[in-house]
Amino acid sequence: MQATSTPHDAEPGQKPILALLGPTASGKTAVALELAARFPVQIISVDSVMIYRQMTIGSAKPQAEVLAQFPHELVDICDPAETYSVSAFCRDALAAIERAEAAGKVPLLVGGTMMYFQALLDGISQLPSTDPAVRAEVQAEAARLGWPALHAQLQSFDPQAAARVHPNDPQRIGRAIEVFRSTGRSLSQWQHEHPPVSPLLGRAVHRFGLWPASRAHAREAMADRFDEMLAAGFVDEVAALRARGDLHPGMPAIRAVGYRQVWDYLDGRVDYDEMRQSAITATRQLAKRQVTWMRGQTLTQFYPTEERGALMLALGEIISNGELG
RNA sequence: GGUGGGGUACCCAAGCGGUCAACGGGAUCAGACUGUAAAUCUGACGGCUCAGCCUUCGAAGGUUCGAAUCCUUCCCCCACCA
Repeated sequence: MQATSTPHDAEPGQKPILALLGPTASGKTAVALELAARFPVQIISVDSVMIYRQMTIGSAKPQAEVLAQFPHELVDICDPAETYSVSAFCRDALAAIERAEAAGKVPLLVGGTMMYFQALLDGISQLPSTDPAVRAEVQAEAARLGWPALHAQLQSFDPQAAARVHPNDPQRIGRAIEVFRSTGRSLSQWQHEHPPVSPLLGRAVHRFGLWPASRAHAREAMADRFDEMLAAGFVDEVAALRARGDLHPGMPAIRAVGYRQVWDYLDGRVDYDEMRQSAITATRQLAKRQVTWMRGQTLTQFYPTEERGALMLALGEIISNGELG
């Protein structure tokens, strides 16, 4: 289980790309920063919330001074009112990798947004992007008829997708219908015609993961970190977002863990302690989903969160070897 | 001390003679995941030698073919009166 082992998809003799995934509050950032301090690596964030400006404390983004010293790609690239997407991520990540290599650095992808990781490393079908107008139309229709009715509709023109998507899953029913309405072809048809192809095909990608061996410790770390966020002025951060007036709880940015709960608190829907409790719980549930996703990652070498030192050695060795070759 | 309200599964909370192992929500556990993904959704959730059986609705008795649901006493909690 030493650092020199090579994942199946990592071709020897190529410049390495490093990937480090892990659930929230597992210490990914600390590892990345330490590596950046010692090696010529370029940190590329794989995080659907750190992309947003003005969302710093709650997203556990490194301090501005730290970012200045160790620049992160794909952090602060969107306004909270914007909607990002997996495909945008793949595009941006690819560009970031190229920039890093052009600058003679080893790309280090770090984050916990597993779907982004999967799309970048394992590929994703080429699909039409979302048309906001069509989305609004479908949403309105759902409000009128109910999602089960739209699921029935989906059944009529894309039975395959309907079979995969639960009648209670508004997000997926909506997307499948949007695709059909805006292109005239069903989601299943698109997927069939454009099988997933990794944007990084052929490149050596060394995948590592941080695995929370002790659930109790993980829980404690998550609770402590949220309290630190509160102490650092998280409520004020959310209050500032709220004061803009153009953001609302339905937007992806505001639905992020912590932000959503504090928003409710500022709305007076829950008291301070309830807010704190529900945010910590939501963090735990997020971590649970991330871990579930990681269980399926066969090409990844996992290290317990307590063994960051060993992980660091493994990563460092790959970087060194890569520099030689 | 008196009057009224209440004690239901890990928590909150319905039920108020049978169709109740007990509505619903939360937590928890497991899972899904193709352009919103820190999102969205699903399943399990008293116990077991599991198409059935066993033990539960503050405690103990009682009424009844049958009670979480009715009666009695007792123990706690809350409100008001004293």
